[in-house]
Amino acid sequence: MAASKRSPVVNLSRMKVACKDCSLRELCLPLGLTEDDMGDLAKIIKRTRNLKKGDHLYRIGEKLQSLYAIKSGSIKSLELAQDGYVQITGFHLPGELIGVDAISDERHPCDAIALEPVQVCEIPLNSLEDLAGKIPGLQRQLLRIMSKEIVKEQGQLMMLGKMTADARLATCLLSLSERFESLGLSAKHFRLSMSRQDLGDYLGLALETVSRLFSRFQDDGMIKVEGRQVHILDLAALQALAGDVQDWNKPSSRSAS
Amino acid sequence: MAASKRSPVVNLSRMKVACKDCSLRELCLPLGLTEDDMGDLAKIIKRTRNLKKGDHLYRIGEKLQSLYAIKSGSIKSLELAQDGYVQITGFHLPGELIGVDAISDERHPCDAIALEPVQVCEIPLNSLEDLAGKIPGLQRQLLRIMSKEIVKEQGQLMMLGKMTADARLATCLLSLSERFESLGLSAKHFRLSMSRQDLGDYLGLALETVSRLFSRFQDDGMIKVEGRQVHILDLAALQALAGDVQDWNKPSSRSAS
DNA sequence: CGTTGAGTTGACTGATCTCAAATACGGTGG
DNA sequence: CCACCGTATTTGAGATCAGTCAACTCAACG
Repeated sequence: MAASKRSPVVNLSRMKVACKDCSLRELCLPLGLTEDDMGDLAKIIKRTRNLKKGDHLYRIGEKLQSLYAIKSGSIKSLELAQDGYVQITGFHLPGELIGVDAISDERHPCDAIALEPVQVCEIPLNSLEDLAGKIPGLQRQLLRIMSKEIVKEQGQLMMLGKMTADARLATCLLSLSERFESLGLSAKHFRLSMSRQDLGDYLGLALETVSRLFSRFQDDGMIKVEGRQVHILDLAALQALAGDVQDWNKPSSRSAS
Repeated sequence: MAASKRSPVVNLSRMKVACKDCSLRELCLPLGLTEDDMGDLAKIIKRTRNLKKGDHLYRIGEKLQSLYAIKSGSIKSLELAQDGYVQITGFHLPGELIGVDAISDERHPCDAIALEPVQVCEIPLNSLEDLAGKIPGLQRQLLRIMSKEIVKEQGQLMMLGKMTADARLATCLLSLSERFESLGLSAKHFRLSMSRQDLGDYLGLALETVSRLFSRFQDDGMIKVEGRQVHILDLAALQALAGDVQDWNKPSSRSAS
């Protein structure tokens, strides 16, 4: 159902194969690549793969063949504890590269499941590594992407280790808002592709707690909730709840000791 | 006091500069490198840097200059929330590479502080990247290391998101035990370099909770605690508590779907 | 129009935190 | 080598945030 009213970003992506024509090019492996480099990159990329909601992109334990760049839709990565508990380690949106965590032992350490209809570009790892050996910019970009993934997870650790339930949800909503915005979608109004259960499994909370928080946030006038549709009404309040941290990514400089 | 009775691994490390002679070589950037490669690698590595307990290896926000390979001692990485809360994102032992999380935006996203006297090799990132462009094995190794870091943090997410307090501590103790063992130290008897507070900040628990758990584990006969000295008495019980997960790293194979 | 899964809401429970106090330890100066 | 001080650790008691169990609503679907 969602497929029919996707944003332009998503519609575009269906027909393009070459990276240099892809509207997401700057997001997958951006910067430092020349037109020629992009051409080489495009050559190693296999055809688009389509997933329905609930389909696995890969399963835990499977041998790593390729990394995937998400062209449209969203994906959750999750780990299963032996006792059946689920921990979602990330939600992945268009323009993001998924599967890098499998490089270390050449097996996927988690499941990746489509939250809605998804299109991905398949990038054989061997070819990518070969190419990275020839194109310094690509090599650096790969390292950057993985480093960023590490930083993102560190933030997640802070969230799970120290933040209250409401701060967690506020942080999560703000993060999604920013990411939607950088995809050219509305930062104030969006549709969540994940269930309350998924959010709970991501935030380390019970689904009932997530549901209650949505209700409370709405009662407090911070957001408007209609099922999975979310309107952000009071950004500042959300940021305050999330514990708006100054961030080192911003252009402003600083050094220490 | 600890410095005087360090293991051979640690004593060795003081006098070596060249990687191929370093007893930790297999741990820092192992595998797939020829003798010549090792020589090239050694050339770019700067002199050892020594830290006292409590010293910063780097601070949050500082510009990334180098990665560091730990030769001896241990280091904690931590993030600070605006409200003063601390989340320790990792404990780093000899043979580990630290600082890779700073590659993405060329600034360190966290503080790194010595938990005891520490020796590190400084590896200028630019030189390392250049070298990785020439040595495919090194490039792959870098990607592997970063990927492993991501996987490690995913496990940490599971811990913080879903595990009970006792499972968290058990998991942490087992992890340290394994890592000590792979350094050639005893897996059953070791000294923690971090305080109860540090453990709490790592595990997402109050220090009092950590302390109580140590007492309880001891009462249950699983471990013997003398301050920071820990003896593991009942490995199986600890593993059971930690929710001993079958792991995909082991040689045994499997595929799915 | 019944069945099913997602989401909401309420009542109660409990694991973990917070506050507080006692004790042990590590390091320092005499 | 010993006394002393500040910090780390242990332990207790009460408070609380979030989890669990359960009932109910709603929308989608056949």
